Amino acid sequence: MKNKIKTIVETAVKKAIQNGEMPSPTLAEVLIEEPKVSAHGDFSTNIAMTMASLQKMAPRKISDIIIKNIDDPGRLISRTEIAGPGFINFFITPEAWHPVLKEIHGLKDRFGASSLGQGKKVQVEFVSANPTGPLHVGHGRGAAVGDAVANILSFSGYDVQREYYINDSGRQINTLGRSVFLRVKEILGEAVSFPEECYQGDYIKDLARMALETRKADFSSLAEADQIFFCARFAAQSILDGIKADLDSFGVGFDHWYSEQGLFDQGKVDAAIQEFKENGHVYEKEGALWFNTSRYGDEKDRVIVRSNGQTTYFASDIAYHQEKFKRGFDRIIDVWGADHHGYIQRIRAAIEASGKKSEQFHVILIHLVNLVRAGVPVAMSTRSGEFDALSDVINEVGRDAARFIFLSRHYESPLDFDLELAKKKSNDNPVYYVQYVHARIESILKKEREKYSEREPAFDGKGISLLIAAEEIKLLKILSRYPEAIDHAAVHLEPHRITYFLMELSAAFHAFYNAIRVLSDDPEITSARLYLIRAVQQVIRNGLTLLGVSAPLSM
RNA sequence: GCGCCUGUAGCUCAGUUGGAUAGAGCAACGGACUUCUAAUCCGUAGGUCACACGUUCGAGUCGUGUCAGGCGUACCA
Repeated sequence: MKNKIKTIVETAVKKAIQNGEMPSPTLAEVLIEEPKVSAHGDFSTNIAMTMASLQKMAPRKISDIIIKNIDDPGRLISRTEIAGPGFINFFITPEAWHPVLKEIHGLKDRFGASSLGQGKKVQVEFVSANPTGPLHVGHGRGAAVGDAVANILSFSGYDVQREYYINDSGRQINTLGRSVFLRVKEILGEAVSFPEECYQGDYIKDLARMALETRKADFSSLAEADQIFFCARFAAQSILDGIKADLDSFGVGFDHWYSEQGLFDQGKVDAAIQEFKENGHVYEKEGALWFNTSRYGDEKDRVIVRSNGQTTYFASDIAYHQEKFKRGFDRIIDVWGADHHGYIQRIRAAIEASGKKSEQFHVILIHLVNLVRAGVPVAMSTRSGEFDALSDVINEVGRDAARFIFLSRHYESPLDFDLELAKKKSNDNPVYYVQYVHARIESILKKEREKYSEREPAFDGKGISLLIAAEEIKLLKILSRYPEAIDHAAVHLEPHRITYFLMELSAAFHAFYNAIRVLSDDPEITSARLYLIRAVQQVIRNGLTLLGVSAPLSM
């Protein structure tokens, strides 16, 4: 609808210029917006103001000329007015909103899809938690956002791949191995001092028991280094299995799991370093190898090979991001915790030094999640670190509530996750507010099937035109905005826009439900309203699906 | 010190690439179920958009500075 109005205005402007009613032939971009107050119409444009200086005419005069030149063959506009400094307000006829229903019924679960991405290959890398401990709520937020962003981009015409990068190499894995190894020795009755830098959680003791169980026969006969190595491999693998299980129960899947160790095994890290050497991006200082990131806007240069000969995490990340582009992606999206924001500049530097454009790389920073219970912060145990485990939260509040709440804020806003509120089955809890619409509609449809017939409500132009109540028109207006909401969510990579859209649509439906009865003795209006609520149900389901939340048939 | 993020109603937050009178939910107060699910709806009240300048027809939105909070500033990951 918005685009139709835009075309009408553009045509009118061109016509006015042709007629010589406006002196300058230069066109300004036409911006159509939806006024906040309904007294200002369904749409308005500021075109007269933006053209005022160009045309050297008063804005209201320009508005006057444009309105005179408007052609409206589809009879969409019931009236126009000039308001304020020169806005043109458009009031749409009720009938003009009806066709959106046919569109929704025609496209079904593809309603809102677009070709925005033109089939470009995009990779969304998210979660990527180190396999050194279980996922916590912060990872959950990243998982919900990453998954939803991937869904939205895919729905908007991108060719999307979801990837999890496994940090299964380097010091932290050694530390993990040593932590488990020490707990094994404890189990075997040896007195050990457990260092501060080792992983403290109780899950380490569980892993130690399991590790010992698997190698009971010959564990003691191994050399200490081999024992640690075994513990590291065993622990990393079983933690990773746990992470996969958690993600699975959260409904999050990946197309690809990419191993950091694999980068080393295939010589990709060395190759990247070699390439940077040849291209003069690195230099030696104090025995270490430095990458000249400050040339690309970083505050200082960064080490990629330490003086002891070991590569840094940054080195594998350079190789990894080069590899992403080599695999043919046009766009790379990384979802990180906000505490890694200092890392963005140097990765960007690496990408530019590798000959790619920094616009091809985007980082979504997920801000902190504070777990609270009825408003009181949940004390995080420094000892076990397990009180904020994602699996506990999912078990307690359910997957749908957790996902919806994670997506109910902009991800750059800190989130208070209230366990009590998430469990509440009331209007305090937005997820049920939206799901309830879907279930409520299903309940009406069920009633209709039982009471009347098995036939589907058919499209009936005559019946549709009976939908003229304010609550019905309101629903139609919101429904027609859905594709635009998806577009914005895709362009800005912001799933919460869909969450808010669904809340607004749900509010309008509940208001409609309370004001207007769907099933009545009048078959024509009943059919039209069934047609309307099925469309609402479809859009609710579409939106929830993009967010990774289920759409229940009954509640 | 420097960098990034945040600051909007009592609370939690939206605010569509700068638009007209800044919105929603919760909490508060007053109403609505013999009718398709009250997990709902309707109404009332609530604001110096942290602060100050600037850019322009027009600023919650853009720029500069100040204040407050969070995070980051390793040859850690």
